[in-house]
Amino acid sequence: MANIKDIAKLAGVSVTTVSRVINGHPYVSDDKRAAVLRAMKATNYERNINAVHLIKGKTNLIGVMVPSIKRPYFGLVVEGIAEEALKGNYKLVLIQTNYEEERELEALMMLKLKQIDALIICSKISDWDIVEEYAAYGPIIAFEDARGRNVSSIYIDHYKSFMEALTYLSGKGHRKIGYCLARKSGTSSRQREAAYRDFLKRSGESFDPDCVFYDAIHFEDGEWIVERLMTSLLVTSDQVAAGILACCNEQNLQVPSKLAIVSFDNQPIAKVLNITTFAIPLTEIGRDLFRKVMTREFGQQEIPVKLIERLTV
Amino acid sequence: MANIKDIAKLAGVSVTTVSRVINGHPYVSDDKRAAVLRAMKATNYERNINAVHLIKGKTNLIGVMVPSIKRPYFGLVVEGIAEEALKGNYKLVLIQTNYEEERELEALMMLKLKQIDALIICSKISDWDIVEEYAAYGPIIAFEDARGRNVSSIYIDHYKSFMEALTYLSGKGHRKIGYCLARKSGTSSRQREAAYRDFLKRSGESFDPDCVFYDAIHFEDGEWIVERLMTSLLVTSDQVAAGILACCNEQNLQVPSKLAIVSFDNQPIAKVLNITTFAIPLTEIGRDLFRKVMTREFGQQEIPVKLIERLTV
DNA sequence: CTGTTAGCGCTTTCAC
DNA sequence: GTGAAAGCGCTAACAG
Repeated sequence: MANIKDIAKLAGVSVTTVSRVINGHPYVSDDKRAAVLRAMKATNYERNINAVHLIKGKTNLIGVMVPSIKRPYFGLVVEGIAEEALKGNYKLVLIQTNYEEERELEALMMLKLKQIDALIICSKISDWDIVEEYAAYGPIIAFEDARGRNVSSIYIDHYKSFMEALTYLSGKGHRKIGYCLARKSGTSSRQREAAYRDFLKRSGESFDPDCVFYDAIHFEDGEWIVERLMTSLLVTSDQVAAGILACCNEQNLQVPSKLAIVSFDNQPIAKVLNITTFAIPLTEIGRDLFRKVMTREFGQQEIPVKLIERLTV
Repeated sequence: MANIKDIAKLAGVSVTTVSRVINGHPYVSDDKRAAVLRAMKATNYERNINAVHLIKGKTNLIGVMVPSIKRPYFGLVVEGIAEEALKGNYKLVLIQTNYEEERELEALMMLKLKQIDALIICSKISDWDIVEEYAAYGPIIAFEDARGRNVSSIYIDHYKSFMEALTYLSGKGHRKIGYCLARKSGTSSRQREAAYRDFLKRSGESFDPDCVFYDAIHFEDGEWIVERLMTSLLVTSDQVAAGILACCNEQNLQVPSKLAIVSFDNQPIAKVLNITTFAIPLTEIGRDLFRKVMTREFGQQEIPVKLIERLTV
């Protein structure tokens, strides 16, 4: 494969001149430019991008840390990131972590090694201390509440949203409210649990561990959740809510009279199934994440969540 | 940021020696190795991966061309690719094409520029001629029928599968069979249409354009499909089938007596909703794609599709 | 306008 | 065991 020197020789000019025409610099005479272009065409020349990366110290690659790409939730976020990346001529490096710290560290490491120019954390398990440490090596942004931390973020105040949902449900006369979380640990789960406990305390009720459902992630998880009878359910994903609804249909369990459901995200499936849900503009957030991490400005930005009342409450 | 020269100086050795300890080569005395390690620790040294890429001519990055990552179908395939990539210490570069030729060309270009070591095409719109041209620059594999082409592939014979589904449906006594496709063009759509027309011809019926539904991709697309009354439906995605089913429930349209549904993929949602579907092991295919492209061996491999009989026929 | 030249940071012969 | 030195392919002062 021809390199810049070959082209220079073939065109009878210096490598500088070749470099200039490659990069569209001015001050190259038309005939030399033509000669270079001809030589490039003749040899099917393509410049070695890795050499460019080396000398420039950047790669036009943005890392995206994501637990599992098959979850529609993250699919929507990454979709937004990808849309925006396209415009800026950036490519995405997908790091699927499965919430393993070791994988997350790899993503952070890529930033340190300058293999990626910036890192977008869609969700993580590692401690903020670690993320902060790596933030020294390049821009990092997280889609997770990083208030009080030295890391930029676009976040949802899950305490506030959960409290709002709980209040809404109870205002509609529902008691024995159960809730589903995708996982036990993590910032958002902690915030939600706190909201739930505070809500209970306020209304003088005691906490019942049977009301909490962990690892509720996919549509199919609706199945085992319905088994445990609640009168209302707070679900952190429309996918799961849809699965629950499907099972209710099967079992002729009336919604919302026997079981009320509120969920989060407002994914398309929630619209079709008329699920009452809190809208979270995931794809738009993806776009924002990309734009914001590229500016390299530090900052925390809260995304408000908006109740969409439909037929499940 | 310290480089290899700094480490060499600090440790009082040559860069060669430093390089040796970095890469775990033998023939380095214990004390020198210790000195180097100490210097690396002291300076928080990390080698510049781009320099390595330049000299080695490879990047440990694998390109993944995908139309839209938010579609669960592709999410599942990419999940499999990511799992396997992890084991081989490869990272994925996601190129979301939205079926635009220009984007697809960019992905192909990355291979030519050696920014990625190999390319996995999950689905494409570009002509095979173009793909074949770029196959000269590095390993390419496609999850699309490439028989007769100079590109490796793992594929599903959509003609065969569609014919099987049609035969099954008609064997169950269904007439006026409609079918949904994700898009109008593309190898698989062409194969399916051909099967449908051949099937019609064989049973002496004529083709009715009203029986074809294009752009049926997401759950929510089920809505407008139900509007046009069929007695049975061949759906190329469980997501859409689920959406159709949801609308049938809403409208009290009995399935399968009033409308029979067969779909493809056997995604988890199909199991929960008891949808009769043809199983396609998407995640496993993802893993295979990765493994196969890494071997660099040319070959076409058909993935058989298996009918899972449930309650929608 | 054009070319010379000094790197970017690392790997790898090759000779000692 | 060790190190000098020659690149990998490209960019960007700098000098003309």
